Amino acid sequence: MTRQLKQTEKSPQRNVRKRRREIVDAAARVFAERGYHGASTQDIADLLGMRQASLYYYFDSKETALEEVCALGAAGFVEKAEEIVRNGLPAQERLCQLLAAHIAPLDHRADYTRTFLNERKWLPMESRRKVGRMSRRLEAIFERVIREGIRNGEFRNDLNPRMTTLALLGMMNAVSTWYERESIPLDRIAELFGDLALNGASNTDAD
Amino acid sequence: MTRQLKQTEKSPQRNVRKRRREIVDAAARVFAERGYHGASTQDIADLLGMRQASLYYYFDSKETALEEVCALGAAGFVEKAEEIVRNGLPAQERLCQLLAAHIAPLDHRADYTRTFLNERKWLPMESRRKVGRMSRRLEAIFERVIREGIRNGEFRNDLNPRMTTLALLGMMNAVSTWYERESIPLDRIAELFGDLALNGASNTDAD
DNA sequence: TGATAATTCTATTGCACTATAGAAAAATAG
DNA sequence: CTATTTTTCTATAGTGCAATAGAATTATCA
Repeated sequence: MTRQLKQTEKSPQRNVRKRRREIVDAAARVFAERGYHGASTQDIADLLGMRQASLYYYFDSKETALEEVCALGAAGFVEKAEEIVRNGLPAQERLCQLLAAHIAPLDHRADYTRTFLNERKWLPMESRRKVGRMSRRLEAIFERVIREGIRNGEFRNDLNPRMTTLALLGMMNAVSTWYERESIPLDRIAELFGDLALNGASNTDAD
Repeated sequence: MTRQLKQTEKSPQRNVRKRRREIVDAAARVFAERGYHGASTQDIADLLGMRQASLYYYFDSKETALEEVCALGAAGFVEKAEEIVRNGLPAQERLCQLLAAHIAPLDHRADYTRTFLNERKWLPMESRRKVGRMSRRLEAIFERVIREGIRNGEFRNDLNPRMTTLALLGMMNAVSTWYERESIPLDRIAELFGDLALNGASNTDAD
């Protein structure tokens, strides 16, 4: 009650973090499957074989859990994109890498990604804004690559960078909705979609 | 109780339908804004200035209202697409028309469209299947146009029709998430996205 | 081992929500 | 105007849910 520092500080802290993470994992899965409002804290507890009330030892509220899932779902997204945008490759190549990076998390963190994409709109004001800023940063990265590509002649100069960005992000975000049904690996999707984005569907050979 | 047909059949029936439609409109708006699980029947009633319990004179359940919103949100979608696919124009032109038709409902029925796209997954089994069949028909139409375009040389023969379909539908479906923020008319979006889909971002002029 | 702290449990509160029952009010018809 | 039907209302049952309180259990460590 007074000061129980020293030994009791490190070891339990680590276990708490580990358990917290297990709970967030379960929450991500439940939120991704049933939606935030459709999921109950009981669902999360069931998945872990623990009691509903026990969750509150680790989380203040269901909303807090959503915040954590979304934060983890968003983590690395922008960082990875900023890394790609600085790699000095041609704009075409960088754009393809951005597309690939955008769906890569679906491989090992699909629940987080889906929750982030579909449920972040239910976040409370403050964290929703934070997430919104991240989205805008990502969009800005896409737009920047597109503008650079236009400037150096790699891309058509009649492209609308904003609309192109929204088109490509929409295309990639949708992957989370069907890629578990369609048996096709993510890198193949990235390849096909990158090709489509760069070259379009039209045949330029003949005619 | 026995048979009160004749006069009492037509006039009230019509008013019931009208009121039902007003309620479905309100439901569509509320579902689109807060999601099916996040919306309450009270929210719907508030929008109409009526009591929550009065809704049940017109609907058996909240779920029934969702079914109706989704049905109306889906209506005309496939029909319009089938009409386009039969119009004998070049595949490129037909594809662009399909893209334009896909976002057209956002103009006058955004609430229905958004509910259909985002909330249909909460429909009960049966109606979810019905909606699923419609989606598959629409995808088949896209794929068919793409295959025809490949066959007659309008499209590249290394296109994957399935993946191209999913890419384009994803791109168009995403429009509903941002088009109210971005001040750009739908026909302009259709134009830009059609161009991107056909020709890609790359510059084929120089180099 | 015995004390202390960490974790999970049982039990419950209080609220929001869907849906039903039946009365009241409004509209319509004879 | 009265009777009948249609529509909306009040009141409430019943359920599920998030969250809290505090006891019981388990782990940690001297």
